Amino acid sequence: MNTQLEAALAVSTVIFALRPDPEAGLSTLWLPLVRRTREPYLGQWALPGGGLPADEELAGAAARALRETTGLTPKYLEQLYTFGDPARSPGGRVVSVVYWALVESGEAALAVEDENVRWFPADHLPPLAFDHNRIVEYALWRLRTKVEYSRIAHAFLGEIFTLAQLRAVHEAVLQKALDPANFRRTIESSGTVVDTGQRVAGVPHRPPRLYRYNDSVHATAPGALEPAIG
Amino acid sequence: MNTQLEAALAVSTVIFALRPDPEAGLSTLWLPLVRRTREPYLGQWALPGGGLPADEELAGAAARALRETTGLTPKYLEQLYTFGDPARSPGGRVVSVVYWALVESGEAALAVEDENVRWFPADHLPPLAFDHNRIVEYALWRLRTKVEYSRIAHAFLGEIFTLAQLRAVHEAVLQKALDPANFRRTIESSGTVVDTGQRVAGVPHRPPRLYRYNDSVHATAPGALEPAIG
DNA sequence: GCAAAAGTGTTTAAACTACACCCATGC
DNA sequence: GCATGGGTGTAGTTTAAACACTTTTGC
Repeated sequence: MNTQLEAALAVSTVIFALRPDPEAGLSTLWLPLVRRTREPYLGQWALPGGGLPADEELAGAAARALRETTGLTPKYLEQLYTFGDPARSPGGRVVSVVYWALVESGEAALAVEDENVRWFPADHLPPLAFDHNRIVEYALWRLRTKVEYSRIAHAFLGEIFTLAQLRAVHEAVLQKALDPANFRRTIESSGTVVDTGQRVAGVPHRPPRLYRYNDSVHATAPGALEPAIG
Repeated sequence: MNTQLEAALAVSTVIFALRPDPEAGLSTLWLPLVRRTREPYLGQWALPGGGLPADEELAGAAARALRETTGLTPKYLEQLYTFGDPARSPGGRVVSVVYWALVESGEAALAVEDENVRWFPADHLPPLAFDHNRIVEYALWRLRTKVEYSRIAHAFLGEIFTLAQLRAVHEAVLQKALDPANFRRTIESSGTVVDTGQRVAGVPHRPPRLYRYNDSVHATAPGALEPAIG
């Protein structure tokens, strides 16, 4: 074994899902963490991830980390940032390419959870290994910023959804109430959703329309650089 | 020497400066490229960069690449994206953490230029090594997007400047004319500049005020994550 | 005075916000 | 009928764009 001059390369993923919060009445953001099984930070919670296999895409490694820890498939996946401070890992330098992902809420309820994988409320995390608290904070900022001008909120929902459900996603992410009337107009004029013609039946009030995501609207970075999924 | 299973790690920098274009009357965006001195892509132009020294910060390596190729110091430096497609480098996998930088226009005129370092107009590049054309395209998109909502245009100017100079920067980057009256109001109300009380003398018209950059206004990502400089 | 750019004022349209009010269903 | 959330209408406010007009300098 030769001395390691170069930094090791790792890929990690910040995975967000909406879950009903036992404290608050509404849904809030949760994320799965894995327990470290070796030093440094043995026993502490950390972001899912690992080394980069020789022939795997960065985004592929991020999606795999997600699948292997939670059993879920991301509906949205985008590169967040690359962290490379020489002192961020006590055991030797590690450069981490970090992705962030959104998974569907319904599916997230089925996620694997055991001794070494647990979900935590994103805004109340324990002290994590490495600089992972800071990474999650940055991912949260990106998510909240992007929800306001992008259409990523759909990633938390299924194929079809009501505008009330979409609004609930925005409200949970942004942690503030939104005017239903204005929200409807904003979304409808953005052209990001399409009326399916279907309605929800059996509700004790006027049956809401069901909408579908409109994938023909894009307007992001050139060359389809971002996102990897979504 | 053992077989290389892991990907090699590199840091590259897209460096922007404004230079008067001989074709057009106005200034346009230029960037320095270096000639490859070995395979693959021997002799072709590429982004400045190199491997990551064991104890150097990512942003530090990016700034060093800039200094070593151009002799300049960046006034703005921010991480762009990490490119890691397994097939992007013919000679073996390379994961590149790419930064983008802005240098002051006045200083950029003094930049080193020789057989192996040359400046090119950012919108008319020759075919570059690796996926560097795509990287520059993405960097240009980020620059143009960010100029509209951020205050990075100052990085192209000196300590003090007139609003006409600042407007010229915006116009050169965005490639469109801006209304002087509305530009003034937008900038003044944003609080990003401060009147120095000084004026430019000797001009054959009403002497313009000189402004200074206001560093007390920030409002970006949490934890001072971005930018590294600026 | 004239040319030229600095700087101010005004008008219009578009976008956002708040909130009143009607609609359609289950019970 | 009543409660509840779906959905529409509208007035007030803010923001942005277009452009006329005044100011201050050198020559």
